[in-house]
Amino acid sequence: MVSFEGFRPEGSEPIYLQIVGFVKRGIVSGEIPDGDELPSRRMLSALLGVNPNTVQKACRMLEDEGILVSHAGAKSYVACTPAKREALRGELVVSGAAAAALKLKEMGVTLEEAIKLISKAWEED
Amino acid sequence: MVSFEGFRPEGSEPIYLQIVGFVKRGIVSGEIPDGDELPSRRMLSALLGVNPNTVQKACRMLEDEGILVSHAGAKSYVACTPAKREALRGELVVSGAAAAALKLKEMGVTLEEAIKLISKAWEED
DNA sequence: CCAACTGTGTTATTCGAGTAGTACAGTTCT
DNA sequence: AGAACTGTACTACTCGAATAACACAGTTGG
Repeated sequence: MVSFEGFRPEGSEPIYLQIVGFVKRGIVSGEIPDGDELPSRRMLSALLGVNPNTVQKACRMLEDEGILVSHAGAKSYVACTPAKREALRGELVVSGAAAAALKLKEMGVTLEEAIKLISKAWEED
Repeated sequence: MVSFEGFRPEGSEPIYLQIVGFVKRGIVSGEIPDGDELPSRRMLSALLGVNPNTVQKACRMLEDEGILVSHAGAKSYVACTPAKREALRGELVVSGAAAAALKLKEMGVTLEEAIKLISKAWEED
C-alpha cells in the first residue's frame, strides 16, 4: 500500500499536481514499487484532508500517463515498468536539477557556492 | 531602467508572484542596482503581454516589502539597502538550494549524483 | 498653463482550482 | 444474494488569479 505519510499540500501549486509529483518521486526513489496498491479515493482524500475530486483528478492524470491502473469497482494499482521508471527518473531529476541551477545562477551564485549550499542543505534534512 | 528581457510568464505560479521573484533575483544578482528606475505600469504590462492590474499587484507587493518606492504621478524606483539585499539573498538562495536538495534527495539521488547534475546544468545554460 | 505622462482605485467579467454533495455501476467477500 | 466496498460521473458553489475598461489625482516637461 502506497504511504502518503510524508505528504502535505502546500504552496500555490495545485494540490492534484502535488499529488502526481509525490507519486512520481516515490516511484523514482523506489519507495513505491511496481504493482503497489493505492488507497481508495475516499480513503486518500480523508488522509490528506482534501476533496475526493481533487484526488480523483490526480489519479486520472497518473492513469493517463500509464503510471496507474484503475478498473471501475476494483482497487487501483501502480503499474510502472523499469523502462518507464527510468524515463520518469530522467524527466524529474534532470528538470529538477536544471531548474534549481538556473535560478541560483541567475542570482549570481557561483558553482562552488551552489555545491556548498546544496551539500549543507543535504545534511540538515 | 530595469530590464525585463529574460522574463516570460510560465507555469502554474501566479504571474504577479513570478514578477516579484524576477525582480528579487535581479536585485540579489546585482543586475538591478539600488535606485534603478522601473518601467511604468502600462509600459511594463505591454512589454510582458499581461494586464496592467497584474503588474500593479506585483508592484504593490514589492512596495509593501520595502523594495520599491512609488509616489502617485511620479516614476517608481528600486530602493534596496545593502542590508536588505543581503537579507533577500539569504532568503532566496538558501531556500532555493534547500528546496532543490529536498526534491532530489526525496527521489533517491545521492549527494554526489546531485552535484554532478547541478554542475552539468550549470554548463548547459 | 497644459498636454502627456505617472501611479492608484474601482467595478465587472472570465477562468480554473478546489470544495461539497450526490448518484450510479462494477468488484469483492461473506 | 447482499452488504460493503471500489472507481466514475455529474452539478453547483466558492475563491483567487487574471483580464478589461475605466476614472481620478499627482508629476513633469515643453
